Amino acid sequence: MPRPSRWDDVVSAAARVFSEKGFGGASLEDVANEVGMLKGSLYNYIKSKEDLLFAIVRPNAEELLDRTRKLKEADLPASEKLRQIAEIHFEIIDRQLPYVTVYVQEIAGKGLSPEWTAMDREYLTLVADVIAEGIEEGDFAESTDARMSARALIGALNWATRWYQPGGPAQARAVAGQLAGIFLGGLLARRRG
Amino acid sequence: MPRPSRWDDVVSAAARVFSEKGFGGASLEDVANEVGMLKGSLYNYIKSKEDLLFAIVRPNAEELLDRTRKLKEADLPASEKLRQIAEIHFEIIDRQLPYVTVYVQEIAGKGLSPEWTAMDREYLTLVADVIAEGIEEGDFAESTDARMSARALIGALNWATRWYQPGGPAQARAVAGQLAGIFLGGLLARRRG
Amino acid sequence: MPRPSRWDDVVSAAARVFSEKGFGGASLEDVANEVGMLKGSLYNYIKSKEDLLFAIVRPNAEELLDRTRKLKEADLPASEKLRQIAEIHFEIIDRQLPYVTVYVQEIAGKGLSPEWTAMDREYLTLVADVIAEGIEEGDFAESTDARMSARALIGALNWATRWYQPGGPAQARAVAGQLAGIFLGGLLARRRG
Amino acid sequence: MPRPSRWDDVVSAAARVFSEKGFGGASLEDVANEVGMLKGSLYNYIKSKEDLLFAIVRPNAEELLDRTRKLKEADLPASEKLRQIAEIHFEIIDRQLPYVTVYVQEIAGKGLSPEWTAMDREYLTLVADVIAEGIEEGDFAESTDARMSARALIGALNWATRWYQPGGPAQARAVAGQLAGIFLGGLLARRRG
DNA sequence: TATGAATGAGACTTCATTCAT
DNA sequence: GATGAATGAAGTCTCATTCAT
Repeated sequence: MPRPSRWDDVVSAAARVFSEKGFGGASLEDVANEVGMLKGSLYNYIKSKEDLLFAIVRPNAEELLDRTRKLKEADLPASEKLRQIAEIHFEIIDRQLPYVTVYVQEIAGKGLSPEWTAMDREYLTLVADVIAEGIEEGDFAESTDARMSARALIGALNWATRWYQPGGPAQARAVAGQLAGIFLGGLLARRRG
Repeated sequence: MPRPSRWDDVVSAAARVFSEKGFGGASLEDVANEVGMLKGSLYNYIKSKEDLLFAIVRPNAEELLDRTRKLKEADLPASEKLRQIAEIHFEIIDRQLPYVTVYVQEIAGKGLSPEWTAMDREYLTLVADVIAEGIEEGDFAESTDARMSARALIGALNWATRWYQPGGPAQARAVAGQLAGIFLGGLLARRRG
Repeated sequence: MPRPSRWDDVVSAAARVFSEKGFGGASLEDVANEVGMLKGSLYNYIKSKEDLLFAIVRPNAEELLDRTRKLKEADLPASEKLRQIAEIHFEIIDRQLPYVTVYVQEIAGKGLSPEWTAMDREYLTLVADVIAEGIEEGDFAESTDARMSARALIGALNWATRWYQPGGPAQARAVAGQLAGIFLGGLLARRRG
Repeated sequence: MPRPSRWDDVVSAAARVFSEKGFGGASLEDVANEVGMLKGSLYNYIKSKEDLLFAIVRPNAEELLDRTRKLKEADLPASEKLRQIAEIHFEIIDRQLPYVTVYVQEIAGKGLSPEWTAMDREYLTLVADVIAEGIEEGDFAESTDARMSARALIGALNWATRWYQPGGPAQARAVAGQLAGIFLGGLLARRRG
């Protein structure tokens, strides 16, 4: 799919603009200004505003899904997989905050279209499966509700788009580690554990 | 302040409409239709569309803050307080889902105005303080980052607006209990703990 | 024509409001606020917004016309009549500035309705007749164009609504005297005249 | 600054419409109809309705000011300058009646913004200065109040927007001459003067 | 590819007016 | 007489989209 030369400019400008003003609050003129062209010219690149929204979000959503799919198949203990789920999620947030913000704000969990519903569901299932593995393997407590735990984790990760400020891979990994730690170990002190 | 008679109708209709279509995506005509009046008539009740947004959200936000403030002062162990934080949050989500959805989607963590920034910050601080108490009292692990843990918990709770389906107080309490359990005990099995 | 008790309040409030914001720029709610009642209540006094405009303006326009009619019939030299025309005009401006402002701004010379066109024309004719008298009597220069001179004088007087600040009868008389002096004697110095 | 192609159409249509119906009484739809486009399309040319008002009026106001400024500096007797002030004013009225009507009706002497207040004041001062010159040079009577005379003259000239019907430069000059004559010589016959 | 202009629908908001109480 | 509420039309302005150049 050979894209016109300034395709990337358009998409990244739109990501910035949509993440700042929201999809509904931003106009295509805002986007065009950010790229440095007139709004009419945008239609050389897109077919509609919604198109642009999906174009922003799809590559990152697919990357997240791909990497998580592979991780699930990896030969690692569930707790390590969970840690890496957080790391992948945060690595993308750190590197692509505007894109992810748009995804979280406008699409995730909203059932906009079958395609996105399916993506949401797959990601939820992947995370829940990892947790279920952990339970089966005896690493995670038997009483754990895998699906709800997955939702809690995903919520905590997505919510980071409202407070996290990108600081590079190392920082992203650190924060992800802390969050994973909370979900794995809980807040309670382990007395003589 | 005595409100005109259909004030409550207006607010609840707006909450439903905004939570379904989003604040930006919903028109005042949508709201008016839901109440059963003409869009011009809405202006007997509100001064602007934004006004209506805040009117929807403020009472619930204040209830959450009030109850959490009181809880913080209560004479209970931190772990019990944390559990009740989740219960309060979920009780309001269960009872007022459209309102909370609007709040989470349109306001929380967005820094729209000093007033809302302050509310967000106070809630975060309240939750973080409870966690800090738990650390001081030795109930929670020393290594815990109170502020980040609070953010994780709040994110997990707010994210529920995208998946939770109200089912009455008992269900709300059950779900809250499970989430609190995850944050307190973690996913890991406690061997001989 | 027995008027309801607060008729005068309504009219004077409207005069103030219309003269500040203009007829088009002012809303009946503005007027109602100024009186201290609700806008619906105004309709106990008026039949329409335009009604109110005319009610504001008519008594003063009639007073001006009446007094000028009588003056024209008086047994005085034309130059003295001209002086008194200015005095009457300014006395009303001084005493009723908001009303006159509304008249000048919204009605005078605009041909809104036959009634007002007739009033405008009568006033113009009265002033022009006085000037014509002066020409006939040899007091005013033969070359004078009575109608145009009348228009110049009326313009200068009406324009005062944009700069004059009421200061009581004495001041009004003084200013009127100066303006009349300009129209009578002109600016040129009378060398050995 | 290269203007879009139909900029002049828009401005002249707006001038016509505003001068007929008043700024407040005219809608942008009226203007758009007059140009032959849809009301939304106007916003390719203007940023707001007020913008359009100022765009109509500014060039003419500036022309009047510029020419009057230069005139003041000219090496002519004050009486001749005064005559030319009237001629300039009337030449613009004759050529641009709708524009000037809008200015007189909506802006002059109303203190809408510092910019217009300053323009009004400068014009008043220019005229008053010319009169003051005449007094100093002994051409005008010592008793003359320069500022008030200027106001009278400006009022008489502006008022012409309510009665003058354009008839070309020659007629404009003739009318201006008569008005100037009134202000210079006064109405009184000069007996053996 | 980019531009400038136009379109047309629809948004928020105002407001004169009416009316039951 | 006054009130609170509703009406419905109209107004200003925005914006996704189209299209000739």
